[in-house]
Amino acid sequence: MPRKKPGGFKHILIERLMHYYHFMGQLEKGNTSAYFSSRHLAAVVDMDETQVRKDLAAIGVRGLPRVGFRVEEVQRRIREVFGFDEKREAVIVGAGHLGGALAAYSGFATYGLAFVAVFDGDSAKVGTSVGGLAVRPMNKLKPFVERRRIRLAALAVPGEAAQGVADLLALAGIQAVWNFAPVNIVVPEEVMVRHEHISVGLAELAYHLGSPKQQSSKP
Amino acid sequence: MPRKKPGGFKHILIERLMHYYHFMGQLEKGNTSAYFSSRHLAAVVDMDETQVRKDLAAIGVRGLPRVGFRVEEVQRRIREVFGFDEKREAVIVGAGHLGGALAAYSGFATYGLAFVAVFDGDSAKVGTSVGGLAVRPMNKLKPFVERRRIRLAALAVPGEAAQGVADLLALAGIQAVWNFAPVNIVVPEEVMVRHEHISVGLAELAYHLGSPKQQSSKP
DNA sequence: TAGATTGTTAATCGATTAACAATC
DNA sequence: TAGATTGTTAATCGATTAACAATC
Repeated sequence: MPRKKPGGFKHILIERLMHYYHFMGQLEKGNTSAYFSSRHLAAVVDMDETQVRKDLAAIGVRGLPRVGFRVEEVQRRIREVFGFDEKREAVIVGAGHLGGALAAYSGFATYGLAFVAVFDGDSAKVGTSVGGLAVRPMNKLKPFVERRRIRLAALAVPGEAAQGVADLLALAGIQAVWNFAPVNIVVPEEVMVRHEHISVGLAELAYHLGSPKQQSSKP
Repeated sequence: MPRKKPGGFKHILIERLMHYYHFMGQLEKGNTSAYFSSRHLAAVVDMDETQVRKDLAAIGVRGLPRVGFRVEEVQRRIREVFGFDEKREAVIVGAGHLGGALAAYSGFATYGLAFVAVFDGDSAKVGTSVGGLAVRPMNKLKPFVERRRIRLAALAVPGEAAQGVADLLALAGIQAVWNFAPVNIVVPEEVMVRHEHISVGLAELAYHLGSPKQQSSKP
């Protein structure tokens, strides 16, 4: 997974920025003109304060000595970096439970994402509605994506079907695939894939819980 | 998020092991007596071959000079480390779209996980069925968890409700919370939380896609 | 056997943390 | 002003990669 990026932000920085972003929402409830010190935020997110300053410097946010960083400015800059205030349309492939959950979840709007269509290969599902979106047949995918200039697709089909659909998505001109299928997919070089490996989270929990029999946790 | 672990496996190692595990499934289809070299696997997962050897050594797998590592042995050992062959029961709180998707997904069985109950605070949902599981009222959570000695709970409620439910889970004696709600929750020291931050994946994709207007990607 | 591949030590690289002068 | 907090350089730490003797 750790592929060398020549420039741009590192995966880990993006993750940390999002971490700050989420905690800052809770930080100074409502009071957007509030300031916070790197030490304060670092304590909240359990990290080093220098790290916080470095990360904020990386996205071009300047703090004020003796005062700190302005909540509003940091939030705005993070939203800007990730384009959360822009409107990005995307499609879902797979009208099953997960596809439905994605379609129904209203929280994506906060991040500038709007799912505008659901596609499914099962003709029995075509015409039904999931999360307020009509399910369309797969042969409408390419024309739809081209017409609306859609660049992002969420892949929410069973593992067996994932690679085939990924091929179709690439063919349709999709530039980024958000892969929720529990398998690795291969795509052309120019297409980026983000694989949400749910089993990694499970492995983490399972490991730290230890055996179901024993009640104690790992050293 | 990066909290110091005194001992045990690092988060990053767990992630890499799961990565190997997934690719090994595709590696030598069916032929479990097959061997692979660290170089071979490293090429497939786009990593350094020494890294692969180190990681496998870390979980106590030995390779054979000139031959490599046995697919079957590595897979078995990884399953052992994470307890995938044991039976672990868990509950879901939240009978919405996501809770339903989790309940319906049959793939967890491969990892030794079985969701055995769904709870929801909405009395209108109680008594209905999601993913083949009856939805139960929240006041049954504690007795159920205690009786079945359940240690893991998936939290699939709206953000506003997450902290309240997390408190109930801690009270019920849950030891690990798999948090799918889009907010950070605070829990007692002894409870571990794995937060599946979906917005991190979205941020990553959004960043690399760049602005919706421009067609080119970041440097 | 000869040679490919391991296990492991040593070297490198990058990321984290400490320190501190600049500054408001 | 005095002092808290920044920005940034230097030091440390850990993780990745290279090298190579051991080995089957």
